[in-house]
Amino acid sequence: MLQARETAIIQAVNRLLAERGFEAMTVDQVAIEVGIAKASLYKHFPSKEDLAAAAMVWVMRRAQAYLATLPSDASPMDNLRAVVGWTMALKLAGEMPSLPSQNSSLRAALVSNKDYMDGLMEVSDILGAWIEAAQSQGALNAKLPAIAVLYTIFARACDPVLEFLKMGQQYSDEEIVELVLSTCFDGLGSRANFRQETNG
Amino acid sequence: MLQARETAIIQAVNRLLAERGFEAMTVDQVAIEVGIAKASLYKHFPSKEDLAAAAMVWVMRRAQAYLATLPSDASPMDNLRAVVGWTMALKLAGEMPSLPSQNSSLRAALVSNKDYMDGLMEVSDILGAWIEAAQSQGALNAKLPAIAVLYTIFARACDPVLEFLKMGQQYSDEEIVELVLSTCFDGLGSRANFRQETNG
DNA sequence: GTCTATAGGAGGATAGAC
DNA sequence: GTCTATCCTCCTATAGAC
Repeated sequence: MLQARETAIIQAVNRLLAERGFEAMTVDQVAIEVGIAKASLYKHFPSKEDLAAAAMVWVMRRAQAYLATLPSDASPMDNLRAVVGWTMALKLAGEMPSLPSQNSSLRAALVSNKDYMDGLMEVSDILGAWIEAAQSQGALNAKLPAIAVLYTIFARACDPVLEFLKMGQQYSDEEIVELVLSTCFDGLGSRANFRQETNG
Repeated sequence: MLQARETAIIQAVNRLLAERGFEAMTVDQVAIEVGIAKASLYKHFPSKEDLAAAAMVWVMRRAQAYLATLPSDASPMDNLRAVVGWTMALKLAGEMPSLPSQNSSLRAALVSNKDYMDGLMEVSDILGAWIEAAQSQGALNAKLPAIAVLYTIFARACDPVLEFLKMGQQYSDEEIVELVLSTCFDGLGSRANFRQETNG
């Protein structure tokens, strides 16, 4: 029961973080959304920062769980595309908290949160391994530093392009994911002037 | 004199918007940074939203001015690259205000701000024309909707990848711009399997 | 652990003198 | 148009009963 309630709280926080960001989210809104008194929230989480951090940890755990479902015998490149697509779908569904701004009190709370940092490290390690494998296979541009690729992949999870295209109501969520995946991995530039060399 | 003071105010706002975002920026901080009393600020701008909107209009005007300096006989693709590089440099210099979140009061203020919307429309028209020209020339992927390309270009101006790479202190600002420009236009994927066809 | 009620403080905005 | 001083609302957090 306690577990279920905390899950409900975290999901409400998650939604509000995605919609309004940490600074604009108020604890009152969370309490109303969950349907309990604000004081009760503080029995579960000692501060607004901890509340938000718990939501970020929750998302991180979901990401770890998703990574675990990806076939280890698939090509690293396919797995990377799958992960990026998954995070985009999460963002389009309004379940991806937006990044805290540079000087936010939430950032300080996150870097001193062991669960969050551990999750971040594990996800980074897995993605980093895939990136280097994909680069050595020639599927990813080997001239890009792996760290830049990693950051780019993380950044796509909060790309405002998704939100803009969704607002236009011209494309379905699936089409939006496809479009942004394409610009992410293939770039805006044309490959019309390039001809694929067959590998056989 | 009044003009100079308002410019100073706007630049302070700009910096704080870039560093902390609209919600976390306080009018007190602006006043301290400019070196005047808070009440004096309100003689120049009627509200925090107007203050921020003025800063956004300022950036938009700088963008328009920059666009005007680009040679009209250059290739559309070169101009697009130049614009994206310019916005990235602005962001790295801490002079690019971060996007207001979906439900921010700043968004409402912006959409009802004629100066801002006019500037946005003009910039969009110029970029849109270049995009379509570059697509018909085969320099930009013609399969991407022009609107998606436009949004992507706007979004690169607030890409957190820039900030992440800067924090790592491993690359110079110029190198960071080059890296992200490359991922933006060429994608993360390798073009090693592609061979450029000569056009002659 | 849930509630009502409230403390405490930050921050947007204004009053009014100069 | 600049200042000091103040208002007032909103928000985080807590007190204390049940």
